[in-house]
Amino acid sequence: MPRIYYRVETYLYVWYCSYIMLQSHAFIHTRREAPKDEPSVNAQLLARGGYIDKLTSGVYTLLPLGLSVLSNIARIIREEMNAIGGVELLLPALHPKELWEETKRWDSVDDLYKLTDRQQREFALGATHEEVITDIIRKRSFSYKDMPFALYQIQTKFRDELRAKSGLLRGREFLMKDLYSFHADEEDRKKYYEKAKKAYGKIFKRCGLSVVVAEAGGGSFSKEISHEFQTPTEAGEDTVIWCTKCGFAQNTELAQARGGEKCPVCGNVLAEIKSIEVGNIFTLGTKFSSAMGAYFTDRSGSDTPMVMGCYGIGLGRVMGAVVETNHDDRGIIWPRELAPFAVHIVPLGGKEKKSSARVAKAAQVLYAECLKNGIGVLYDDRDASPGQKFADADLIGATWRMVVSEKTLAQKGCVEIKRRDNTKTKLVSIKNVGKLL
RNA sequence: CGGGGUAUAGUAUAAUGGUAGUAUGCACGAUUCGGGUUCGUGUGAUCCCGGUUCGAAUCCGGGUACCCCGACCA
Repeated sequence: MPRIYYRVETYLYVWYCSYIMLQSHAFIHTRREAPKDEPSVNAQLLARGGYIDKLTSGVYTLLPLGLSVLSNIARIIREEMNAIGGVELLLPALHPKELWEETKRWDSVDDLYKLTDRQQREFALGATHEEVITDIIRKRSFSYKDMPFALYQIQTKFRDELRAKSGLLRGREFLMKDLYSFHADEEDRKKYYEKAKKAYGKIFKRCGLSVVVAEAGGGSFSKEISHEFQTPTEAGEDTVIWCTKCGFAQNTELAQARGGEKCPVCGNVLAEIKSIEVGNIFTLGTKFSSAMGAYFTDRSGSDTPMVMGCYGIGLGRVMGAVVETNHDDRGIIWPRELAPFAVHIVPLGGKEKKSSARVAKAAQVLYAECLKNGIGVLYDDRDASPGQKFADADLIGATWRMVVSEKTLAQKGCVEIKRRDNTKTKLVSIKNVGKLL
């Protein structure tokens, strides 16, 4: 096997397209056993697959594979947020105390990380960004003609959780997409709210998550109903009642009825399920705009506080929820759009046989074929046994596994392809692989 | 913060108060090549501080970290 050829290829392509990778250079370190301090399925499989590494309780490194999946989630979110007119920006994580005092939240938000600098100035690490975004708005002038608009970011949130747990499901530091919408009146805000709700539905569908849209209380912001996007799974720490017939759902804090009772909408029997809250949307009303002075000039020329909405998705939590609901005993089964690689090429054969040279050559052609078609590929160039390669492929969970071996080549120069979520294998000629995908 | 548990090589685990062992990983040499091949060699550990003892991974005290249940989660 012309190893030097691979190295050159690695550097050439990796610099330009990070999604094309030789496994020996991809910093993928799988492990046979789960760390003993990770009881949750998502953390175990992600750690074993080489996706994450725990630094301390509730704080995780996203290793290259993990970053790849997270970037895919971020890409989907960006596309759907842009589609409803969201404009991306990036707010600071370090917030001055004064800002949080304006809304009286410096003392009332319990999980705010607070710190003091060398000049005794006090700061918070952003647990949420209503104050910061509203500050930006109030410093600028807006006409009713500018309304509505929506800004979002994907940023690290810090929350001093009393108890972090369940791997990526409840961390102290995590990435969140938060979108804030600004409206001239409540009616417009409601219209946008429904748009956002639909966009959220698309996002979770593309992420391979089934969600129940549950009504919830408005929390400290509002008396109005908010909505939580809940992924049903035993691994969840929330409980919702859910009507499988009409779709009505409420979290149990809000719900009058319980599981087994009748749906207040259609009369069907309600289910009570455990779930993970992967996203939520709620109104802010004029709470922040009034408190901080975020106004626009209405038609009559008078200053009017903007009506605001807020829409959040925890990206790490989405990733954890996907693993909780998409795996088997061998590893993660990524939904197509989230997989770090579409194709995992697995050549089989010893390194110094004539046959294995043929295998390597065919695998390279397959690799090139994938590149040509813009397909993200992981190429297992390691000198490892078939069993080890298969085990790692299952653990990593790329969408397609493509095995090249003497056996497959004997069948008219074919490769064996198999989807990670399926046990069936199929022989396909290398030329047709690009077309097939 | 209340309650419970755990802490030994990179990882997972053994060890009556008396030589810290095994597997895996990693390195080297062979071997094998469709489900974590096999063999050999090497590498590498008792969370921290103190106490008891001739002697502590082991017993005691105090820390620290991690996990679980609860409270918290706008």
